[in-house]
Amino acid sequence: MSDFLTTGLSTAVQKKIEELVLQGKLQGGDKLNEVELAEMFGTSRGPIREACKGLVQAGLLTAVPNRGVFVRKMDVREALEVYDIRAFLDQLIGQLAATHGTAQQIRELWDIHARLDKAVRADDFEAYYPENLSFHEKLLAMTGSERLTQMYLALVKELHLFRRKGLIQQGSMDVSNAEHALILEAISQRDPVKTGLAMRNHVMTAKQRLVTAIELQSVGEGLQS
Amino acid sequence: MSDFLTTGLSTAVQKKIEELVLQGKLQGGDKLNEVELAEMFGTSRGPIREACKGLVQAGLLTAVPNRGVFVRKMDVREALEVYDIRAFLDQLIGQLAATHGTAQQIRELWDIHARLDKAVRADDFEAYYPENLSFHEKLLAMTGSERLTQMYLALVKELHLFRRKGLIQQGSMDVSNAEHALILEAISQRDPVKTGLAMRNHVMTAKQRLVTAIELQSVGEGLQS
DNA sequence: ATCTAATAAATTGTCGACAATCTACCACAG
DNA sequence: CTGTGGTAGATTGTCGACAATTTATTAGAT
Repeated sequence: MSDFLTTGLSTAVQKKIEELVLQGKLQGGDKLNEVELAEMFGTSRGPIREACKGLVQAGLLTAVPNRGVFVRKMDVREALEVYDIRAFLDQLIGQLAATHGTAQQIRELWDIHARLDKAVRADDFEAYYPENLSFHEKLLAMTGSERLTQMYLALVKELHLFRRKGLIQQGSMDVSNAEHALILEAISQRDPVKTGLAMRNHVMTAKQRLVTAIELQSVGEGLQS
Repeated sequence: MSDFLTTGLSTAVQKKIEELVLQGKLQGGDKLNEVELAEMFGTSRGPIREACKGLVQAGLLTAVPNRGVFVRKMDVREALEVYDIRAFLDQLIGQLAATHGTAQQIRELWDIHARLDKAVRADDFEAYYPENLSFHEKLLAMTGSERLTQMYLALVKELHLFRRKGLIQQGSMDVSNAEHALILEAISQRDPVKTGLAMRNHVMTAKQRLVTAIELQSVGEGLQS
């Protein structure tokens, strides 16, 4: 609740609730109780309702008239749809990054890639994960497009709603970082088209990994029942 | 205010305010007065504030703490950024439409295209405009992707904020509909890649027309001053 | 006359209370 | 025992009022 001065109370509350959702403390389908949240944050229900309205618009919550707001439930189908969208936005990100990125920024990407490679060799996912985020955030910064950045981050948040993260995260740090290398190579050559395609491919393979992981899990469940 | 029963008062108000913005009755930079709007819609300020919060999240308004909400101002740079994003989303739309569209839907696209062609030959923009919207909405429906549809429509709305619509609309119905023909050809062949590229190209040429129109206008203004 | 400071008006931010609606529980008939 | 109806409790929806902040106005000094 620190940035309450700069952005207003309802926005601060909105971020807090968003955190709860992204951390999974509020799971898909859970109902949000206004008075409960109001007491939790020490405010009245007004700002809580405004915050929820914002999160509904952002796609993290869903509202049912006269019944309240719920954490959005994302099924496999929707998750795959989001992956497709992300893939094409990433293609654009790649094109713009290769066009507008500075030499300094490209160097920093190589640095991150080196750290990622180190994590891969150590098979250290805990180290890999944050660096991977840095990699993609850096690319976003290189686009210079405010709107694209906002939209992309919103999609990433949305994917957190798909709670079988084990499926998403598990696997193939080595493959993933090999794809990073291809992206970096293309961007270093200042080839927007090649960079874009490498980025899109990067997401599509991640999507494909998810699909196969889900199929495997389904088979497993099928055997159990 | 008819769907107040189904979606709640604040949502109905949100749509009303959105209309005001999209119709240009509220122009970029205009300040929204809460009590004024409350009286206009016959409600208290609570629902108004919630509606505004939603529209801020949607990108149509901007909020300044303790000073109120304003209609978002979109400059040329931002408009071009949105065009880029739209182009890549359209590519995805094309791929999905070519993959999942039914034969019936494709026939309906050809029907719309025929009416567009008629409007072109009559040089009748008033007839062209709504049919053009239908064409793209039909393609959206063919994707079967809820999220993509929502995201795309949000971008289209956002572009309405760029108030020099004359620049956007004017021009080249014939070129535009020739591109539609290419899209339809590809989609009839059930070629997702080709369809996607045709769609992306369709948006990028529109963007290019906007760029040249702006340059022309700038030159004109330069001579006047 | 212009700039600054103080004050008044207007506007936003927040809250508590009441009305409308939904949910859970219990009594009762079949 | 099961299903139905009704009542009590809980929750959302809306409102009007007050506090905090900004904006406009006015008075005064240079």
